[in-house]
Amino acid sequence: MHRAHALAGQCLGAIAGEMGLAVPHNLSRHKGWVGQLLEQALGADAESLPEPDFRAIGVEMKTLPLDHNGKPCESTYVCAVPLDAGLEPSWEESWACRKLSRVLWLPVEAQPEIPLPERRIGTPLLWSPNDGEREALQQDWEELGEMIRMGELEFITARMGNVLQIRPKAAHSRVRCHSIGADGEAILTHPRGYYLRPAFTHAILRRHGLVP
Amino acid sequence: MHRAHALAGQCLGAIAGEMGLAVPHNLSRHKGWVGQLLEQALGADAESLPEPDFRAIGVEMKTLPLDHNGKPCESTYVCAVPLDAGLEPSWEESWACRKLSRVLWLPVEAQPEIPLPERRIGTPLLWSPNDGEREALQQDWEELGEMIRMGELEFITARMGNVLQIRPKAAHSRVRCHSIGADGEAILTHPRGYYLRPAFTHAILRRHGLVP
DNA sequence: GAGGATCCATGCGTGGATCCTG
DNA sequence: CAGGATCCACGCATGGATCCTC
Repeated sequence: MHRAHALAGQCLGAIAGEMGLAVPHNLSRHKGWVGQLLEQALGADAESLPEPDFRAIGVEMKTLPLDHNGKPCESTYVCAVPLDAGLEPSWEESWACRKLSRVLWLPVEAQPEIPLPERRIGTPLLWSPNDGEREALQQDWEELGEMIRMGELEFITARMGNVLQIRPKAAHSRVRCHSIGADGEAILTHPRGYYLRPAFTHAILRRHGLVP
Repeated sequence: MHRAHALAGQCLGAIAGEMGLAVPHNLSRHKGWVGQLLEQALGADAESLPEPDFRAIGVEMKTLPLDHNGKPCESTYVCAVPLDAGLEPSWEESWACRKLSRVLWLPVEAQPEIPLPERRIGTPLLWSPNDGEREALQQDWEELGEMIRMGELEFITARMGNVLQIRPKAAHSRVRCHSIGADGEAILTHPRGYYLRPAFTHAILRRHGLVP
């Protein structure tokens, strides 16, 4: 948290410069660049491993791109939706729950009109879900999981879920993975991920007084 | 086979040249180059996939580096040794057996004193194991598999097996993978592969009159 | 001579996310 | 606006094998 607070107010160009890294011209071909820069700046030790970013303290770091009103302008990827194995037994044991149990949010300016190097980091927030947030997440997770168990995966759209949604997550739409159909047969489908809706992350920031 | 016979007598430099590929100075940093060149030259369609090289006809292609006497100077990699899952039920259903059921052998000159571009391809051989070969393979496979089932994986050395042996197969010796120990507990061990001894592949070539 | 160690290519999955139309 | 599509990095596994010391 000390290191995270030290980043607050700094702009991406300055941070990258101190680390000897070049800033890409835009994010369209480097969508994960900001997240990877800040993970490295904070000394995350599990980059690209299926582990919390900061292993010893069980903390996930996530950037939160904010628009001019301080509202997250994108959803937040949580984890892949497990489609093959028998489904996860409970919310508490789910991959999504574990990912979201302790998150270090790093707000980052994301107005398109601000050049990437000049975008600033906001006040960091080490967050765990409160009771209401946990209930909302769990309810969405259970409803979506029930559909998957019923073999209704193909009918799930991003419109479902109040705070947690399921959307495609792949290099492109031709990618397929194995899953289980309604009759228990093997089927090919699109890889999907769980995402937090912007309204949900916005509410988190508001609850902690970090944005209007 | 028509295409394979057309390669016989040609040297690697000519084949690479026709394909517009550069010949590396030596193989030490390009150990698989000859195999990949010839797969491409023959139109294999499953490069780097866990499938037979020629999917439609179920054929594996393998180069066989020969010394000045026409004896294979290296062992032949077959497949990875499955260490995690429950072991394979039978030789007939094993990965190794399926890999070896139809192999297109391409002998290649491998004397170090011949520059890589000048090394020639020999007569191709489309081979399936005869009864004796099958029995020898199966016996080794069953003995090695029994040791793995007994949790004696760490005691297996490359000295075991008359025709089929188990040796390390990894980027380097620090690589570890998950396996099952003697008491059924999860352990970390080195990834290993099945290999055919040179004496075995030598006998195949001799049986078909391709080498002295 | 051969057992143990190593090297490159490529597909796939996870982890980091944002892009881009209707 | 946001659902569906897409982009890069990297670890790991498989597939192609040969290297390099005892």
